[in-house]
Amino acid sequence: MSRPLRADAARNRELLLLSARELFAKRGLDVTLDEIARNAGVGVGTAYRRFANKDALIEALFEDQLDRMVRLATESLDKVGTWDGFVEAIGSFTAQMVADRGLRDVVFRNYGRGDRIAKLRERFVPTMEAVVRRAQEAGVLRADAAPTDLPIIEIMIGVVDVFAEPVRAGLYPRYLTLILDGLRARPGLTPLPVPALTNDEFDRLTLIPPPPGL
Amino acid sequence: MSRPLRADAARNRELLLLSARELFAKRGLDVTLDEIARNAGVGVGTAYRRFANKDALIEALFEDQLDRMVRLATESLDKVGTWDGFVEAIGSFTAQMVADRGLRDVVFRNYGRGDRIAKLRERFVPTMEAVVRRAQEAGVLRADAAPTDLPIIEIMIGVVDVFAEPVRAGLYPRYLTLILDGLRARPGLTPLPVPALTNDEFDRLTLIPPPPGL
DNA sequence: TACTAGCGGAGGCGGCATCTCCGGTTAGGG
DNA sequence: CCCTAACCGGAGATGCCGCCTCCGCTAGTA
Repeated sequence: MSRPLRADAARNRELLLLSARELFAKRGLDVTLDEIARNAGVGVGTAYRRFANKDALIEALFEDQLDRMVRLATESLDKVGTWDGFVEAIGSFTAQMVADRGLRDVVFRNYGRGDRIAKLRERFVPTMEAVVRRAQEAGVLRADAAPTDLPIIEIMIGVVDVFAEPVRAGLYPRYLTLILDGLRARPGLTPLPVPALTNDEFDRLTLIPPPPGL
Repeated sequence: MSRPLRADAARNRELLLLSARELFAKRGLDVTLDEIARNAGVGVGTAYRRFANKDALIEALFEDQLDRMVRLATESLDKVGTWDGFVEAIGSFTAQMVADRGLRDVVFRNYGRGDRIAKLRERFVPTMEAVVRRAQEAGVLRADAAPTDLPIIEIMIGVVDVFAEPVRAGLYPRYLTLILDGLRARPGLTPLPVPALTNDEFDRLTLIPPPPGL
């Protein structure tokens, strides 16, 4: 469609993407384009010449990242029939989410006019449902757990990680373990008192403006 | 020290406190003084004449609220020897926290130059420790749970509540139940993989500037 | 009535993120 | 090697937002 970029321009574009990936991962989507540019060693002007705005950069950056997550989730499907397998699947998924704050922002905070998120959800939903169904059929996951519990758990864990990080990186597995212990099928569990969010409710949550301070 | 306020001034002061309590509870500490004033039906000027700045208002407002929380926690001490008692204690404490977003902000986000928070923590810490110790001695709480797990759990639950609120108020008990099921002493638990925060670490967390997006 | 505490709210101030603009530089085709 | 279009840097325009002040007017109170 358009002529190829001059060599230096192409290089700068890569530098910007690299820098953005790094900063988004570390600090979430609200880092400044200015800062991304500075970190990349280029001027702000260059940043805005390559990417119309921050959203364009985000889109370019997270398209494949999301792919990876969905694939990861899908591949884990065949191990969730045992408790250890389920734990491992949730664990490695969570590890990805925790490692990239930008990714969490893309998934859980309203981003883009909902289009991208909607498409993403379309692909995540069946996988979450399958994971929960299989683990329940195998009798390892408590029967009253629901698919939307999984993203909610990711949110809780993400917050713990962000909160604790300044004084102690890597605290989150403690709480993930705690929650997984509560998720395991066993006698004597307290029935979960209120129904989980429906897919539709969860969808709406990702679309509406996030209440300040997610 | 100073002359008593004129009648209308005193009334406005009350209106402001009332308004602030309402808005802080509903939306957290970052509501504007301007908004509080408007909601109270007074001018901004009046607000700033009564309270030197937002912090002064917050201090005036939360001093007793914090007292109530500490008292609530202390009173619950004698029921935590049974599982149902423990659940009830945590449940009612959590209900208070969830009902007031401002309270959570005061407790968990760096507020005031640390002075007030430090004093607060001083009073909370022994109670948390006693709750955990007693419940563990009674054999109802898993042995590897720690006092600082309690505030972390409050944080997780708080986030779920804030996140879900726009489409479904009152979702949080589902996840509180889940976590409590993981907290209960029973055979076959997975040992918690990393140590809990120490009191000191937790203290530091409440003092340092919160990473954007707690 | 008179005196002053108190009132409302427009707007000044400072900070912050997004994005633009333009004078200077450089890649790379001829 | 040279020339020009493509590209660069980054100062600063723009817009927004929250905190707080100031001042002309109102109304308690002695």
